[in-house]
Amino acid sequence: MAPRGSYSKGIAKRTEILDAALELVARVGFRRTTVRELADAVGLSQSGLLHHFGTKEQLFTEILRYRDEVDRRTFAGPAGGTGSGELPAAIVNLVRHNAEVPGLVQLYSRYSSEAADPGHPAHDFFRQRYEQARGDLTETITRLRTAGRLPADLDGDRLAVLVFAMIDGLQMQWMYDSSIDMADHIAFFWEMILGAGPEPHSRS
Amino acid sequence: MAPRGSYSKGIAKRTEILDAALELVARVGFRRTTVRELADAVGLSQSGLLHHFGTKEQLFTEILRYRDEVDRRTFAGPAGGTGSGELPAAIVNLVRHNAEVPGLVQLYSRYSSEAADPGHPAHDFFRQRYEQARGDLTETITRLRTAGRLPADLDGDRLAVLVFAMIDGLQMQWMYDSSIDMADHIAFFWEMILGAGPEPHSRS
DNA sequence: GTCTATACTCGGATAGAC
DNA sequence: GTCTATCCGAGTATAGAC
Repeated sequence: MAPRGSYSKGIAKRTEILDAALELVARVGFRRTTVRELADAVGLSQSGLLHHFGTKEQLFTEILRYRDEVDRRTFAGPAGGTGSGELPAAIVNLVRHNAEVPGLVQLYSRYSSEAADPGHPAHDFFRQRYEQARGDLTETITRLRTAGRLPADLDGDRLAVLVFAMIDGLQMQWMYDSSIDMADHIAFFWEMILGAGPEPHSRS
Repeated sequence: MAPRGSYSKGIAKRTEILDAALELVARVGFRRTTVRELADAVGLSQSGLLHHFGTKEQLFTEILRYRDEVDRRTFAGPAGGTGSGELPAAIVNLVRHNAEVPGLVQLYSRYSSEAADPGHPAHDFFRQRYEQARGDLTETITRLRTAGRLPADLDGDRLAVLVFAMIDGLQMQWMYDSSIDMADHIAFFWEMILGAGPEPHSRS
């Protein structure tokens, strides 16, 4: 169970690569995100990098998976939500953060639309990701409904679909017009639905 | 003004190509939509096809522009709306139609995320397209508000952004799970906002 | 206008030395 | 584990004949 020897070293290197990849992509965008460029950025040759991940598709899938993991730690934990773990506010915070890392938004957008093809190696990753995200949100909506903060007859499944659709779609428009404030629009949506919205700011 | 001679023939050929392209893409998806495949489908060689459009990017941009044109004729005209030209219902009908042409949805999704890079030849096309669409919808929202069907203090600009975000985002989730009924979710959204929704069915 | 043929570029994969 | 070197395929663009 406890990683040791060359095994733990492999894991460490992998994480180091993924960290560097996140930083690079966030800065330079998807355009320059080829295996070669990524290899250069982490100080490896192309084949040296691919040694750790196999194929380009696997590498990029891991980058996105790792990003989710980091984001989850940051925004779903005690520092991210409103303290009571309210998902709506956590989502607004996450979206606000995304506006700071345009390259990652681009990568996510491009890769998710490419992987929409059922034959794509990352297809299952995204399918499961959406399923999980919707499931989690539906659960939270049920909680809010029970607490009387949402209409009793509201369809939680449908609402969950809409929320994630909005996040993806806002990113698209934002990439074409960065003056669009994504977090602001999400908050606006919650206001329309909830009446009085949750407080989106958890710090400052 | 009246096209004649080789000029009108060129236009006719162009339209013929675009019609065939729409049909092909709708059927086989983006995966097989390379310049060569497209050329085969319309009975031309690759260079014969590119003769009419210049580059691959210009060709695909024209395909999407032509698609918009066809859709506008179909869904913004007297047969598409509710008769009173209500945009919300027209949108629901358009989205319902999109579910019938998965290949075109895939093409649109992939191409719009690729062109999000400011250096992409189709970047301006999509930027203007979003701007125009939002402008049109904002106008309609103002009309609805004046007619008392929307709250007087509703922010039309923000709502317009959200509606198109939802359309794009729903397509994404639908590509990963075709059991998601896009039109149904759009109608659900209007219901939450409008209270009683407009009738989405204009025929049948 | 359209064809055939070819050249060129890019990017991912692989072999084998160290 | 990492490198260098090579290969290979996909896909676009172009040259030149008809």
